[in-house]
Amino acid sequence: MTNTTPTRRQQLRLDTTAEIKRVALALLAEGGPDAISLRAIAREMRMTAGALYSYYGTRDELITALTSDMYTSLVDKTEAARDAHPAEAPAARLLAWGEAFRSWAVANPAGFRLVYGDPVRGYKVPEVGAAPEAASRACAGLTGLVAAAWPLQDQGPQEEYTWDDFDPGLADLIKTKFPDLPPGAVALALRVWGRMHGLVALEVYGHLGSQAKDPARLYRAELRDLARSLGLKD
Amino acid sequence: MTNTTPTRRQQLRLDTTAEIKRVALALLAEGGPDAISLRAIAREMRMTAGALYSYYGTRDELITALTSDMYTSLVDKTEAARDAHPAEAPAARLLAWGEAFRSWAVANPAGFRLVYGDPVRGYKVPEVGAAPEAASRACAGLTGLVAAAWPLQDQGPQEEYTWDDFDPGLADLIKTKFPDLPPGAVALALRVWGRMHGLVALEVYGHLGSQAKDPARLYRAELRDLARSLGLKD
DNA sequence: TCAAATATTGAACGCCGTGTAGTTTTCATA
DNA sequence: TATGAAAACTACACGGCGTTCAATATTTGA
Repeated sequence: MTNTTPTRRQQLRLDTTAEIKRVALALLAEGGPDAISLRAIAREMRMTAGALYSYYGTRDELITALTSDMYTSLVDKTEAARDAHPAEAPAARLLAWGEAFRSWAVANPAGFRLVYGDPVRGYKVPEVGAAPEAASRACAGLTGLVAAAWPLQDQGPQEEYTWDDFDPGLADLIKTKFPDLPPGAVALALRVWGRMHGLVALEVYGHLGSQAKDPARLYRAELRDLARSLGLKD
Repeated sequence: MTNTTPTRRQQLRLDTTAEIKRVALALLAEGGPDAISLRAIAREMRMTAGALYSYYGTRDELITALTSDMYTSLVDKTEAARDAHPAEAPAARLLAWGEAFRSWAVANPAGFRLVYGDPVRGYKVPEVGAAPEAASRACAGLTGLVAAAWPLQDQGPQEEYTWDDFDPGLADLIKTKFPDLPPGAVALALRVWGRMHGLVALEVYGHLGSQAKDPARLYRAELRDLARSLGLKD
């Protein structure tokens, strides 16, 4: 209830909570998702596995927290890369976003799996929380990129979309952020998302690297083609 | 060594081996990837877990076998769908391939995860095996689709690719199957693969369904756009 | 029929997540 | 400063997991 500085006890608790995540991330990076076990974390911290239960109600809860962190870190990276280019260069912003997406994924394959894979059995994306927030940011960011290209859009015969075709929360977010954008732009943004996701997912899961020597080059070509097909000239 | 009909004992062994896979697939379909446990399979078959070790050297070996089966089943489906259309309708063949890909994935999400994602906790993808064969078939199939569009290709300034840019096995396969195709077509095929993969992966892992009400429609639009961008008219 | 080959068991080992009961530590207040 | 409650932590138990291995049961061929 109080907004004062945390007591020593609260501070220690926060520190320990953070350390658990830090250790879990280290285990994740070094041994893959399966290396995250409460017992391993406890061992590393010279605690008992049971003691962790006063910080996270369950292992899945911890992994959810990790996933949120990862997602936020990813979105931070992509948005920063995008915003390094001015609004007058929408193509560069799109390419930067995509390249940052892939770079992050390649640098943090385990994190990518946490976010876009299926880390926890029976884990349902919670209604509220940091992960959905990051997902919304990602979606909105992509829609922004598409919005910059929307006036130039000529994707053949336009399909007709309604706001009802999308999640209400997402629809509201887009409507407030981009009042002039029709719902079809959201559909296009989701497709763009898929297009950026595809090659990266294949690569992270080892299906691309065994076929092509330079996945980065393929991805760059795909991004350029995407920008071109959106009507953005570089 | 002998090519005669198997002895009764050999037959039983084959039957049991097949039954193990069948039970594992049932568990997979019904309880998700984590439901595949040797103990559960053994329980279902009224055996001991240890007894399974005379059929599969390890749990991962069994999962590898399952993955191969799944991959083969997927490729069978896509090729059949594609071949339902004549060579004179390359656009239809491409669309059919893609739609079959998504249909299979949506119908067998667990199988899709086995093949393209995080299969089972603790499972490490082996370096070589039967799965690569299915992967080659898939790649070759896609390259065939791209080959049909290659003469029409005008993807802006052509990038220069060498056969060295790809896995030697894949390169050889393509060179014998499509002697006139330049290596750049393989790069395009891989990109097409990624494009078809992206939305499906997002959907199977639940990231798309929470945002859009009708992922199938999005995917169809993406496929049409893909065909269009390849120069294929429907 | 009998011995060799094969199939299966059952118990063990060391992991794991998860509870619970009891013990130690910390800290605000009397 | 002493005290009692809250918080942190340990110890242990339970069941599940993959895996190994000696012992046993079953089938097979001679």
